[in-house]
Amino acid sequence: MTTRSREDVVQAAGRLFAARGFHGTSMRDLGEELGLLGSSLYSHVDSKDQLLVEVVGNGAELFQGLVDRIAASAAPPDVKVAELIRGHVAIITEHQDQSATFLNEARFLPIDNRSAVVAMRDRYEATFREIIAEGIRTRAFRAQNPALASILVLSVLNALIRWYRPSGSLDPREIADAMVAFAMDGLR
Amino acid sequence: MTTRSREDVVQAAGRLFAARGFHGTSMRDLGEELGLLGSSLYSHVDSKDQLLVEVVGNGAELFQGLVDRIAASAAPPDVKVAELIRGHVAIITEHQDQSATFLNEARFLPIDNRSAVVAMRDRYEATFREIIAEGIRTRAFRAQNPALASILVLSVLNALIRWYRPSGSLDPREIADAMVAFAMDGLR
DNA sequence: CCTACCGATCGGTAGG
DNA sequence: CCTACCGATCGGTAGG
Repeated sequence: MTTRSREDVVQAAGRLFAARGFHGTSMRDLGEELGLLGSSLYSHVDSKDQLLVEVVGNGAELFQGLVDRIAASAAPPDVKVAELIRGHVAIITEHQDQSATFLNEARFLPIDNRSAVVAMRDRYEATFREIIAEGIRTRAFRAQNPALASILVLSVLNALIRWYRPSGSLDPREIADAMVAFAMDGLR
Repeated sequence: MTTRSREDVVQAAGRLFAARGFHGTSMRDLGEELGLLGSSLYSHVDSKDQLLVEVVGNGAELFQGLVDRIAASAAPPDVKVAELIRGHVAIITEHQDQSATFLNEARFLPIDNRSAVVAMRDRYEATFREIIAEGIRTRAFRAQNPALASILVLSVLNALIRWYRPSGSLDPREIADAMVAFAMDGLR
């Protein structure tokens, strides 16, 4: 291995933050993961906090992109919900480290950056809620409480980061199918 | 406040581990929470690890007790699932700190203690799975995959620790009702 | 439960 | 990217 790029450092940080938590990872651990000393990381980044901001930010952008795409769609609510679920499963299964860090470590962000992530998460959930509310109006769904229904569906989706393993018996496609069916049964 | 009991220390540890994570909590933080010095805690406990073992163990026992109770019941599968859901919601809403530490910090347990908790968690999920499999045999449920179905229901249940706030608009009873309905729709 | 510490480790810097 | 550090903080102990 030659010299490392800033990208390599951020990626390795995501790996360790996901596996051991932000506070359970030292800059020396991260250096070791990359085959260099902890102090050498400071030629790539300004601080440990900055690494967390970057990894969480990258995770947030993935979900942000999905919700933007769905919000712009003209599809009926049940199709939108299914697309949101499939997209969410794809993000978590294809970007496990960033997803885990985004979902589990965002609370350790410096306050100035935390509010932006909270706002983004709120917007994500609000989009979900509005699509469900729209489905209730068009009578595609019979759920009475859109806020609660969106939380329950998001619970199933976000919990995936806790149990998904690429080596497991279910591939992302099967998982997404099952979640779409489960959510539709709960909403319809 | 007079002198603190060992119980007080364990309880405060649960509070801080839940709020800041095990690695985000120092013994000095914990001392401050109790109005004494970090070093004074060692007259109550042997190590920081011991506190984690105790808090996670207390959390594990709560869920263990629930699963034992349901496993001994002769009720039909759909009733058992509903009881499991209501019990699970009760534990999380009534013992937030222990539940959060059990669910989020068990991975930081010393290896010797970790395996016992993993085994207990596996048993909890296995019970869930068997009840669902039983319901499929008696044709109370139509889900095809008991392993997947139990994971999805448990996802909804465990995610509660992430969003439940006693000051929120939904009380535990309403939450449990909604989760029972959601799970039954997904299974039936 | 405090005083007074200990060695180890932390995030981070200066200079090359 | 390493050498050689820095002050701060960590978990923990001896003795009272």
